[in-house]
Amino acid sequence: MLQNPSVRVRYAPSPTGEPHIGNIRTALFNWLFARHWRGRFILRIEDTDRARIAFGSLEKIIESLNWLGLDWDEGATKVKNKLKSLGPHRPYVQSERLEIYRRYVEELLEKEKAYRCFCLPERLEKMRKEQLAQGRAPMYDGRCRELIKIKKSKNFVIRLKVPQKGKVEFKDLIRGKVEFESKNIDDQVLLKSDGWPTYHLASVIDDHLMKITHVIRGEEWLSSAPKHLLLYQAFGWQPPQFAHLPIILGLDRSKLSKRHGAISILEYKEQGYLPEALINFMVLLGWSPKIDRIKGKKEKEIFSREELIKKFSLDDVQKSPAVFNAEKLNWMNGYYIRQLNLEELTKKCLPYLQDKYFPDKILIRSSVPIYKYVKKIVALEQERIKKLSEIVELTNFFFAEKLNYDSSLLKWKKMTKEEIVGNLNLALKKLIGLKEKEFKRRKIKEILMKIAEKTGTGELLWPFRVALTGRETSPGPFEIAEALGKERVIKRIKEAIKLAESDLDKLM
RNA sequence: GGCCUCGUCGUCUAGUCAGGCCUAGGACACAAGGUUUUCAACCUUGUAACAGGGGUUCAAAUCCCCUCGAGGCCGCCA
Repeated sequence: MLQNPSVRVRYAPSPTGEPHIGNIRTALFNWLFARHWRGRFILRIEDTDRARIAFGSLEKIIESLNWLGLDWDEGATKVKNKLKSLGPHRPYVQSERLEIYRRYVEELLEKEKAYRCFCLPERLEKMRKEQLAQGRAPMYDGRCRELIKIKKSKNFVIRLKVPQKGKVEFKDLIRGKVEFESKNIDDQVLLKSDGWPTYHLASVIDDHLMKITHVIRGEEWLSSAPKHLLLYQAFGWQPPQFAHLPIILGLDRSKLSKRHGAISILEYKEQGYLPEALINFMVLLGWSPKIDRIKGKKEKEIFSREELIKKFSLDDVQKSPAVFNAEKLNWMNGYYIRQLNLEELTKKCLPYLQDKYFPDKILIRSSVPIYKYVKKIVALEQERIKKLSEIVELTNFFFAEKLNYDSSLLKWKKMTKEEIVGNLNLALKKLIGLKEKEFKRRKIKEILMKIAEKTGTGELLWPFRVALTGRETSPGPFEIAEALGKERVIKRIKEAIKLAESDLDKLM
């Protein structure tokens, strides 16, 4: 594999909520890029907007990354108690680096690349409205640009002095050459009146100090990129390479966001999506591997983590935005579930089952007898579930003491009540004669199929299966019978017979 | 409204940079058939797209121009 240890990338979320597909996909691409080149992946928390910080979201970010296995390689050396639990490398946190940003903004002031602006928010707001009304892009008018006397007021912001002529152009790794005219670039606020830096200032300084080589981020940042380039110029720094990822759209075709129904990554976790499936699905949103395609031949879309690392390249990233549609994710998750070995799947399903069916009992472990029962049940549903959480609903008949279903369900096609009762009785008589040890799917099948030669297959198996499950759809009856065990099977058949007999009208 | 970006099946995409191998390939979804007591899984088949219009060329999904459409940004948010 190619190596380039100098590659350094970062994921820089702000702790304003729980990460969703839109955010975390950026982390994934950065991570894959770093791992592909054997470079470094850095996590940096951008918490410079104190008003928008959401309690607990830092932990949610960490939990999401951990769950997906997107590990980062370095972090701040100073460890504060409250963050000790966050893993081997505590992320960099911007709120701890304020002194750094202030120092650099002084430098900008001295170099006259930035200036203090004393304009009041009210004036700016009014100006924006007027500009908009005139059909112009709202921009700062530069009133404080050349102030000679500095006002005494402490209430000011520091703005970037954007050159009035010329243009800013750069080569985006995904989009190619992109250019902006300086006159269209606003004098961006760098330091807010509360003394905190804006994203633009803090991220440029941090990217420089952290020696970030590739800034891989969402397309929503594309129009800010020239401001960042200008900042690098002002400082006299070498800018990193930029790669602006296509944005992910919701079903309404607007940027995926919490407001537009984006689901938190941790929500996917709870619903029982497997991290590998989610990663596989996400990576295909905006990227597809370069492979030798053979016409008409089916193409593989399932990739292991290692394959992704090996194949990932920014060259193969799509330019156009992708609509997020969960259908394929569901299929993929089902596929990954089917590939799991039974032991793994059982362990993953256990918490869901435990929660619903054994809330009071002690934890079910592989040493407990009931674990064997659960394992048998899980085996029967493996190819049917798309998410782990579905295991609960699908298996309730295994845990129910008494089934509750309508007698008409026992009827296969045009069977009469007598036939149903008769056929179930035939099955009952034969099965009752089986020893506990013989109560295996093969033996049960052998016996029932023999009966079915006379009764008809559907006429026997349908009522039999309904008797055991109370459901219209389920796994095969022989496996179910084995899993339930003789005692329960006999009891349920008897109950079904009773139900059919007691029924006066429905079965006529 | 201004600036920027993007436009291939319903959705994710291959093909576009280096025009012909494209009667445009694959995946999901959908439909039909097979298997089957039901559901699922699996197998086979099918429906379905180069936004539109002009160029350039022997030849255009691919290059150029225009139109249309979609998205992003336009905060002392990130």
